Amino acid sequence: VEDDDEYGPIAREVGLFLRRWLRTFDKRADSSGLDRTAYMLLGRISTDGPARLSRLAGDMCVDLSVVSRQVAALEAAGLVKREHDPADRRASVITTTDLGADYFNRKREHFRALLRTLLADWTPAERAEFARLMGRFNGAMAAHEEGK
Amino acid sequence: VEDDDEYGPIAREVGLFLRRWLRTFDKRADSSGLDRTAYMLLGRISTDGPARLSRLAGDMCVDLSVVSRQVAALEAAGLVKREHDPADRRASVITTTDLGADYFNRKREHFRALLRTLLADWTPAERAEFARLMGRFNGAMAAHEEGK
DNA sequence: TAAGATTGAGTCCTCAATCTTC
DNA sequence: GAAGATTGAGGACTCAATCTTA
Repeated sequence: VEDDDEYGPIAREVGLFLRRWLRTFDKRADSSGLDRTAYMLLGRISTDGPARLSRLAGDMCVDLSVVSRQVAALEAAGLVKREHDPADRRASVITTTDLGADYFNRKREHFRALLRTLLADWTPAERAEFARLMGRFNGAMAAHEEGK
Repeated sequence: VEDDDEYGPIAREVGLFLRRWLRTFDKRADSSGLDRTAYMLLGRISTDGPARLSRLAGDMCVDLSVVSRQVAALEAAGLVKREHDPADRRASVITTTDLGADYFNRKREHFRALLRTLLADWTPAERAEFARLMGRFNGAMAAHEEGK
């Protein structure tokens, strides 16, 4: 029970982090009518390029059904367009429209501004270390999911 | 756009962290019939002692309506008991039962074991630094919420 | 009037079932 | 049969409305 001292704080802070993050960033749809999940999916498509839905689901680490509904919403809003893959008629390839790219860039600025405010008194080394440890944690969880 | 290099990875890793964490730990109810949220609320009551619902909601950083439903579920399962506050007839005070304490201790062991596996190749210094930075991030988000 | 608590409506996610195409 | 994708059911959370008591 000795290393409870080591893992206890991690468990507690992570739990709080999840709930606080969702409360801070997961605000209801803005005037544009789109929410956090739509923004994040649009970001994936904008930065990493077009992809089919199953690929997006894997990259975003969510269920395919979620991506299916999100893409339908983004498509209805005119932010992405869907093109049928001529080589595989089961699949669709999703691409951002110009409107979608503009929308994402505006949203990203608001997001980054909030992040800069929150981490204003951190040193660059701390910010880099936070991203690095977070990345290692993600890698460990991914490996655990594979190995299961 | 220069510090996109600094905040971009943070945004990306945190987004992935949230989704992966939920997939890894937010499994559907086990044989006991209770899920992650019930476990976390029970942990709060077990470790920090009895409290009324509004206090629990504040500590857990979720809406009061969520805690209200969670407490009702835990009470139905016999893991917590509710006592009316004699000094304030609006409020109830929630306490864990012996059954609830046992349940939480068993669950915590499973949780800690998974955490130990995931972070097995981290140094103690890295684990401590991760918890510390996470705590600072939480503090920054809490301050931002207050100041709004 | 404000605080403690409950309930109903709407949204996002997971899981399971289904359909189409490889 | 397996992979890409869609749809329906159920759970958890947010928000708003409501009720009771301080």
